[in-house]
Amino acid sequence: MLRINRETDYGVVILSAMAQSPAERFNAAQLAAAHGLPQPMVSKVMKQLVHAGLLRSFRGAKGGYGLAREPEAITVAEVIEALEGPIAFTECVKAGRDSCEHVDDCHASTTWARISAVVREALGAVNLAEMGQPAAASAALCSRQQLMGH
Amino acid sequence: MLRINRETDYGVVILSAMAQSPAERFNAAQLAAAHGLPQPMVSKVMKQLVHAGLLRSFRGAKGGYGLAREPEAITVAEVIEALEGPIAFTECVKAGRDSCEHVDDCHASTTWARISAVVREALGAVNLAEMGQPAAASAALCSRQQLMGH
DNA sequence: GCTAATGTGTACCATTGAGGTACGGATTAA
DNA sequence: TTAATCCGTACCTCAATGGTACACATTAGC
Repeated sequence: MLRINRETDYGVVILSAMAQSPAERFNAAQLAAAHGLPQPMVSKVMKQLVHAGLLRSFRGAKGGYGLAREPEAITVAEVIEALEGPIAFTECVKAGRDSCEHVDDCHASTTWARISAVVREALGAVNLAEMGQPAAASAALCSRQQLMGH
Repeated sequence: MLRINRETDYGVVILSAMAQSPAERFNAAQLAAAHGLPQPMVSKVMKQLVHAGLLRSFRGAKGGYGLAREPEAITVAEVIEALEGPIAFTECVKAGRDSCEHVDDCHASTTWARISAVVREALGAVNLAEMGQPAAASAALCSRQQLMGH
């Protein structure tokens, strides 16, 4: 079904919510309650996002998480890549030529790479600020230029 | 990692190969051998593709499979949908509004639907004939118009 | 008709990964 | 010092993926 996994879904929802008040600091329990998610799950996701440099964490009492950049500067593609690795439709696109014995006579792998790039680009066109505003997201998806080719 | 599953991968490879000789009739064993795939797996995939109307099957001795349409008229999106269901990044996009208790205060679902549609469109722009020819596929991906919006 | 070659359907199994939980330790504000 | 919070690791459970097996239906060719 070509689905993102649940962690990624949670991550996007949480980050979009945080993007509404970019300056505020949020803790895991608070976010979990606000979105009806299991608290440990939220912590797990947040940790990965910190690791990827999308969030900053503040430890200790009155600690929490804050966006590492402006919401406009964080794209959906980055969130997905932070939570589930590179955007690649097939194993061989991700792992490179050596991963599959059939690369040489496989006519599909190159095209999969192109397709993956196009999708990556579409996901890179939508940022967190737009995520919560369908109209803005549509505009971003429409106006993006076709950078593919060569 | 946003990957298609293995069955889908096999399906695309097999169909692309068949698209090279659109008139020919192929049997499962022959295709399995040609691409180094397990024969039962190939049968499984073929069956689904017949069911989806992308292949025609001929039973009995000298039977086999043939493309149900011109290779140019079968898109990668159709193959994916035949083998793994609708192209939808999140559960709620696939199952509709009622599937998730948070739809009303979830700002992300609408945007996910738009993104899914864009990806669906990109996958729909590449057909089987192009799949084996990266240059043609790139051209198709580039030249497609942005139909989104409204 | 008989037989061999083929697709069809169903059922089954093993392994992996997703999703979720638990807990102890490190860090810091007050 | 204490309580709040993040961090790391390890663990568990269940469903889906990937793959297999086999009996049955269909048909070409003899």
